[in-house]
Amino acid sequence: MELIITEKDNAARRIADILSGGSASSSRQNGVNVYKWGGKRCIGLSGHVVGVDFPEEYSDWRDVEPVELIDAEVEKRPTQESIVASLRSLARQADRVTIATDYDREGELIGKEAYELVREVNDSVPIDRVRFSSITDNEVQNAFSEPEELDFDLAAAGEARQVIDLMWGAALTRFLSLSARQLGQDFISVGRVQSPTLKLIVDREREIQAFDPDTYWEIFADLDKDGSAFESQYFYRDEDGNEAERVWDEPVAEAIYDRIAREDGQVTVDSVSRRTRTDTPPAPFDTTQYIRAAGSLGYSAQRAMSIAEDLYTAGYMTYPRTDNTVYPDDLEPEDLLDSFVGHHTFGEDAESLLDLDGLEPTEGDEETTDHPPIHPTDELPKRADLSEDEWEIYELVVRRFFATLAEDATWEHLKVVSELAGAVDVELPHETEAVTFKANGKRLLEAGYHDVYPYFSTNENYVPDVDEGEQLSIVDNRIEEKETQPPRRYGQSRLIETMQGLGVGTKSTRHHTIEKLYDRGYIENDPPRPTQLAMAVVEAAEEYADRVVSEEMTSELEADMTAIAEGGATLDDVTAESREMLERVFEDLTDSREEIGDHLQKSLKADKRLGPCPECGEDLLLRRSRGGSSFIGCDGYPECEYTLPLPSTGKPLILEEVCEDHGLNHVKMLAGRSTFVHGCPQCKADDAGEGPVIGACPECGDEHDGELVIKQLRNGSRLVGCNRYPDCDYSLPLPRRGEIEVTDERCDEHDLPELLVHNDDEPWELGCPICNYREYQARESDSGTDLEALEGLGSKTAEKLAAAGIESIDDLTGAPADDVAGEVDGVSADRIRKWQAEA
DNA sequence: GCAAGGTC
Repeated sequence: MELIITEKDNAARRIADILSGGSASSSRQNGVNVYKWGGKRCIGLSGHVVGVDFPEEYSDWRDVEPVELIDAEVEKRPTQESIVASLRSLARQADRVTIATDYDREGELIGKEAYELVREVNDSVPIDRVRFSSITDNEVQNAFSEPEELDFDLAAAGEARQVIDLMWGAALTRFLSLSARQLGQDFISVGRVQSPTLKLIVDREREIQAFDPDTYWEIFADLDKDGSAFESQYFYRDEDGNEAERVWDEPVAEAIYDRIAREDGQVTVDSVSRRTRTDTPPAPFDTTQYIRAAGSLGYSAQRAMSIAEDLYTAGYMTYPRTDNTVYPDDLEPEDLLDSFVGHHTFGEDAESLLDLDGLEPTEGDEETTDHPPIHPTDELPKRADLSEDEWEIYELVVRRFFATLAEDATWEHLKVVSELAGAVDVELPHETEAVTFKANGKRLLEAGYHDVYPYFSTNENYVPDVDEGEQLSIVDNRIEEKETQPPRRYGQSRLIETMQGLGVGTKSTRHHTIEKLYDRGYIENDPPRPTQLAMAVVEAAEEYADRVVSEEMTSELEADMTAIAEGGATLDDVTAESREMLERVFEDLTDSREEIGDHLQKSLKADKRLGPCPECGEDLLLRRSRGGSSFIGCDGYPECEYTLPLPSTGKPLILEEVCEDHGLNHVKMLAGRSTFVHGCPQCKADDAGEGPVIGACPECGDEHDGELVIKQLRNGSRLVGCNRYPDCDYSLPLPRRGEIEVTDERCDEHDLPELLVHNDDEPWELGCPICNYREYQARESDSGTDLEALEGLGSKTAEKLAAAGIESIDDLTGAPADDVAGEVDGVSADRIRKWQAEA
């Protein structure tokens, strides 16, 4: 039997299809797809199925000095048990193995990992390697007809990266975390990619903080041409002869303005220049440019990638992780366009492109061998198959593909320069004696690719045709005082573009790195803003381990990897040198442990500080309860027990705005689409407490006149409860989210008002709180869908399970995990095993 | 509980 190993299931399926001429059948073993035809089997890995780590005895952070990790050995261990098990069992029976992982460095390493797993169980089987730059009939057939050898040097280059990243990352992360006593979930991380990325953000923030604005003035005159006005701006030539509009000196600006405003002035048109500019269509999408385009539609980098992955898995577009910006030779644009002809949304545009004489797609600068640029496939989704967001992204990808085949756009630029007529008696910021104005107009002559790709602005700016020497009157004028602005913070997509430019991270990881910085408490908000902790981590690293916050660590590593791949260096040379560097870092670091730890701890506290405690004057801090919910507590605890509640939805973010009454920072609750500003937590707490009486307490109303009120608890949750609490503890639950409105309608049965909940935009009727609670109890008692309580089992997975008839925990645990996985599409046996254990 | 790189 011949065994073919690919990097992912999707590639396995397509390669099996090509090699078998469509006759391959698939079966599931251990929850892993195996494709089978003739005497062949094809299995897809899931990227790396083994990972590097230190031996077990290094795993307790407190028992091991971080510096010891530098010389610790590095082991490889399977991380995807069921795939490794399937691979081993197939490898035992194989008399020939072909490795067909992606054609890039990491693919070579993944291939070598597969090679070693095969060798563990079968020491004689011949193992080949095939390389192809796209999964098409021709390329794949050719590659398999001339198999090559695995490139162990190239794989070793990747292994060097793994060892160095682990050694530096783990040793420094543990050092900083231990120094600040931040163990458990709140550790302080450092790494070759995340730290230089963080430094980009921190450096920008430093520039913003150090920025000292300058004031300047801009002067405008509206000129009349045949009854309609167009705007013209005062300008002059600076010392370098460049056009400048900003006047930096107030008296000068005022003088110029006064001169213009003094009487109903006239200007003489000095020059009219016209030029046409071609505006070429954009290059095909690589991951970064795709993220940027999706970003301008309002998608975060993470969200954009997640939607792209779903569309790829569904077969509607190509692989979303690519650096390639040149379509491969085998892509036939006409054929692909043909599949859009007749489509309700894209048909007309596809036809208009097919009508052009000859289609010459645009190209970017980067041409790689692993995947094509992102483009739609010839399988078109029905609109109803996609969510709104998915459709919007799909349309973007289709239209970008169209744009790369479309024609240039043409703009006409018109520049009119005019001079104030009459004597000039004011001081000008330049030598010449005229007060000059310019107006820049632009008009889209040929829309070209903009017709099929409406995502770029095609705003025109109207400036009329005028003749040189023509006199125009000034119909209005303005002087505007402005300030120079600090540089802008990086948005997520700018950050990813900058990382790509520096060669930091990869197409598959850059968006994860940014997400990681959020998770570690280094950045907040969007565009991301660094926390005090981030500032302190970058400062500490700059002082003691400059290498790890510098993008040069990556470029030097790249050079070393190239040397290993080309045989000029060995893995041992490169890692040994890196070990020595890290040892020198630790020589300085160890003496400063306390100082670094103190600084980190102070910064951590500063990130959580809201203002003074009204009871004892210490700091009020953002805290987390053991259950994971947030509240505000006093730094003086346990002497001072003052607390304030926070809403239970979302993650709190401390805003810069400070409450005038209480001196506390305002708080915003981040919860995706239902994000809202909570405001000053003290004001909120004062306003909250007990709401209006809504009726008599059914428990003690007759006897003690107990009344039901709506209460807000300190932990942010709400309920309907008796005002005689704690003597009477009658209570009814209320939803955690949304504003509650008490309506005038009353329930006949319980004599309580009907409640309305305002959530996002649509209010929903909760009704009488007692009826509501009864219904809830009834639903709970006969509902079998308890699956979503399981860790990591969301509604999408529940749908997949339900499709296979698994609707409750009992169904899920009713059969061995492998059998269950065999019946369910897209859920691995490993995940099912985990849930079974949890249940 | 550490990194970064694959992939889901």
